[in-house]
Amino acid sequence: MPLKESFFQNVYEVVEKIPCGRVTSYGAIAEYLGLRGSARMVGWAMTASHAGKNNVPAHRVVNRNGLLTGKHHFGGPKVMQQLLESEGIQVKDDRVIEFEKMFWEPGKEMVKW
DNA sequence: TTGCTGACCGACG
DNA sequence: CCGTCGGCCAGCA
Repeated sequence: MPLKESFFQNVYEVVEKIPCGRVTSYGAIAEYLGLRGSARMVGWAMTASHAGKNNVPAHRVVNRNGLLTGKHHFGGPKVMQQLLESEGIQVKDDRVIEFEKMFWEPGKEMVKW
């Protein structure tokens, strides 16, 4: 198994593993990937992911404040919120309600091989 | 190679 | 509270 893919591929896999009804932050993913201070790369990877065909639930990824910063990149400012609400995540004022409780750390609930 | 950009984050004033 | 700056790394002209 290739451990070193393009860093987007790595991001995609992590994001796809986000459980339903959970959210995570760019910084958390970045840190998990070892990019710690470079959360920008994660967001950039998200942009690339939405551009092409993908099953990456980028709507489950928000910024550190739980704000839906990338909502405009879903083709509409309301798309992201609807997607989140569709999964049971309440969103108010572009922010995830009880974000702390919905927060999911990459690898935390993953099974150790 | 250089320079610019980016869905971020943290620090500073 | 708000604006600004630096850092971080990858892609592209």
